[in-house]
Amino acid sequence: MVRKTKEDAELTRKRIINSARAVFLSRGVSRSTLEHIATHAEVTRGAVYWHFKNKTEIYQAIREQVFLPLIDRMDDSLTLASNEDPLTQIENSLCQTIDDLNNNLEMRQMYEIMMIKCEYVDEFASVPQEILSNCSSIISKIKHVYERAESQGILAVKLSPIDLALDTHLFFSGLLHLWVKDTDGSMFRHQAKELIKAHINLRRKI
Amino acid sequence: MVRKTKEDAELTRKRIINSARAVFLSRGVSRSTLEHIATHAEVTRGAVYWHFKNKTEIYQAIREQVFLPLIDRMDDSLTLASNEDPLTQIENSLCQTIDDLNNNLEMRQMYEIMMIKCEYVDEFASVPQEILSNCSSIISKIKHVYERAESQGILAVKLSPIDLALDTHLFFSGLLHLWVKDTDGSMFRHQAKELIKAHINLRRKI
DNA sequence: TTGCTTACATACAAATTTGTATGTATATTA
DNA sequence: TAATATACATACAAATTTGTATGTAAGCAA
Repeated sequence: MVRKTKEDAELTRKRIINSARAVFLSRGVSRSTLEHIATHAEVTRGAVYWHFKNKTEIYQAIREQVFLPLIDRMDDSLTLASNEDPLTQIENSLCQTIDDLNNNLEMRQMYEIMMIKCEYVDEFASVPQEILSNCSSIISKIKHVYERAESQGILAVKLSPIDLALDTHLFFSGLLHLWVKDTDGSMFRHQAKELIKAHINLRRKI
Repeated sequence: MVRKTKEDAELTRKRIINSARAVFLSRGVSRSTLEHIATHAEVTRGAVYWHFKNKTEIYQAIREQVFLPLIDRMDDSLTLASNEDPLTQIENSLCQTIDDLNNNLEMRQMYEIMMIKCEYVDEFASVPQEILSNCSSIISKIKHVYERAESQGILAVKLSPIDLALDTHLFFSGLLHLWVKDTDGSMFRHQAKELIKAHINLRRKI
């Protein structure tokens, strides 16, 4: 009973991707076998090899499915005009990411895999550099928003927009890392948005 | 030519540990074989198995060798009385860690392994929880220093000490993660201390 | 409806990796 | 100085994992 229709094939491809995310999450990328993934997806390794060249290609597929849209959204929320004041715009953009993490299982799993279930060597060695380069663009976008805040005179502090942007991005990077590790939510997840608000209020006049 | 003296044996044990750190760093923990480690240390797997039960035990040995002293030192620099003002004390404590990373190869390697060369599953699944618990104690120590700063009236901002401490810790966590990834130093390593100073100056009156 | 291609399943061979068992020469100790 | 324990090296067996090769039934185009 083989040879499914094209729609069926696309379904099994998605089942394989979803299974891979679950398997990566529970066993780590390195210890995950194509056999594990296939079993979880209720297919054989043959099916996996038909859709993907190897484990690396599956990982890339997962990453693109979740990560690229996220970066776009973060870009938009910082770049697009808004009727909020600039500081609130930064706050909302960060809070939006936290909301996404809470609401989107796939995104949550992918973040956990990327942060504590993957070793960045060999074919993954370039990922940290890519992350750094994403940082650059995000920091520069935050900087622009801080520049608008400065020109509107709503900043209570004397740091330059670039220093404020760097500080905010480092804060948020740390928050995301600890958010992911805080799986039971008792330390950071339950107060993530309050931490963001406090961080922004720190620089708001009055 | 076997059966070395006790001192010789201790030397080979240390050679194995140092080799393991180098191998973990270049191949990731999961893909590192006891054969890789043994070859790098110029011994056989027999020697490795004599000194350690398995790869996990080697990892633990590396971790304790580097990580525990660091936590102690960070604790001390925040707890012990100082003739600096509280904000400078926090600044110095964070800068000291950056100095340590720059000067201590073993510490630098271990941080890189822990952050981007290790998958926290199975026998390592409890490590993120341990990290979180370390966070708690560090945050509470930073909070105490901020309380002293507040009572001395040198704070320019209206956040509570606990919120300031959380913000500082998240900032520093993010900085460490990006410091590690920034291997060529162009983005964060070269200005890490300036970022710390900016972060502290943000809360300093005048 | 024939023929070709798709979407897999099954089978096989090779390479890795692990743990353990065993050998052995030399420190160390009594 | 004899006995014993140490600090390894070597050898072996078993289990995993990978890629590929081959089989096959059903969809699809002509």
